[in-house]
Amino acid sequence: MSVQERKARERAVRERLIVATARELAEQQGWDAVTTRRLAERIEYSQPVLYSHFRGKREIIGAVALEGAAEMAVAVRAATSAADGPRERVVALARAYLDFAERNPAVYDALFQLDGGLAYAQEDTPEPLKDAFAALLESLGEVAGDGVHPGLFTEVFWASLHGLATLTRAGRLLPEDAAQRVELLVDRLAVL
Amino acid sequence: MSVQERKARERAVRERLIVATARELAEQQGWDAVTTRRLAERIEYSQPVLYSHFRGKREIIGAVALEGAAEMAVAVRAATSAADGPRERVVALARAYLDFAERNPAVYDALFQLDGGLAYAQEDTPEPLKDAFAALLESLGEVAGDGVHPGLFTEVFWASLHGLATLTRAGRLLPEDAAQRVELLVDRLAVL
DNA sequence: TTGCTTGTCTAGCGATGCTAGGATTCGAGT
DNA sequence: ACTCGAATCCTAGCATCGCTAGACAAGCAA
Repeated sequence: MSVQERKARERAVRERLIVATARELAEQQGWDAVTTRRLAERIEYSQPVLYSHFRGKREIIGAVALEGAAEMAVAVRAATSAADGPRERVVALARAYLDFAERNPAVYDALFQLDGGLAYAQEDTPEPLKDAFAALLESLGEVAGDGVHPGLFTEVFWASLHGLATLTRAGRLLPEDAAQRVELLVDRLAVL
Repeated sequence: MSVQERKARERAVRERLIVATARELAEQQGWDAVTTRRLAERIEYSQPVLYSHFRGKREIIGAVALEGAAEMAVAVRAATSAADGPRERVVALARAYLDFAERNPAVYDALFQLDGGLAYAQEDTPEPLKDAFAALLESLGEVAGDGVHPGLFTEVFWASLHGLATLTRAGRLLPEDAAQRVELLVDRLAVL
């Protein structure tokens, strides 16, 4: 038994290595640079090893996305719990979200732009994704306003943040006025 | 001279054919299916002909994007000019925008998701892109509210719509409540 | 020691974006 | 009318991609 356990442990370590390396490579040179060959070389194994852990590149992206979702939830909760009052909490949430997107563009892409083969907004949605949404809901629900479903409000607020994040990073919006846009968004959307 | 003119005309026709075919193929089977080989086969020319018109696949995407930007501007203006009152205009704009995104997913991707090699939010931004933004600004500027820069407001509103469009199409948001989200967004963001 | 499972690698397939270089066509000049 | 040269187009190929088959080696069980 002990032998099998050791092997399983080593396999798990290698799997984490694959995900971490893919993420690192993606953040350094973009997801296009994350080829199976380069990834295999970096972990010092041959290509087929990747396929003994994941069905393919898509699943690797999905694994990075899950990792990122958990981190984002932590970042959002840390920011909101350190803020006083509903408005400050919402501002902190928005900043934390956009900050995360800016600092981890590859992870953000894995989460919301690329196809990681994950189910969203469904029952079989992986727990980290649900929890990341829950982290948003916790602070946004209290400023949804009367008669507005908290979940719906959170979706709209989230979509707005997502729009700002993606358009800014894709060069469609200039980063200079980013702070002003956040202020405007919070002032208008949140009911205090 | 006449001969050269005829050739130039024929070249222009073929260039439009390339763009139209790429768009058609992308709408039918997604941009991944738009390979240079398939595209060349559909227009009944060899691959290198594509490269005598465009630097590469990226520029073809850019051409589709420009075409789409012009159409989107038309669609938005048609919707807003048929609506009475500021609020109705904004609602009409939002619906027209999301409708365009839903009905022309490949074109929308070319515009805002993919890299078409175009400059955005700069001086050398192609005219169709500027004009599409202007079309949004025309109706959104009047509901920006006092002391809020119309351009900034338009950017925020646009980003929100973009977020809704992309998250919905990527399966991150369920399409059922789409109408409610638009209502909420307009009610909160627009100052009437 | 022998046999078998498990793990890993080499080699290769079809497809991708893109390009070099040869062939063909066709108008211009005598 | 005929030749020459330039423009036009295609065949063939390169490097790279994601992914996989099949050979090989390592290591445990009998």
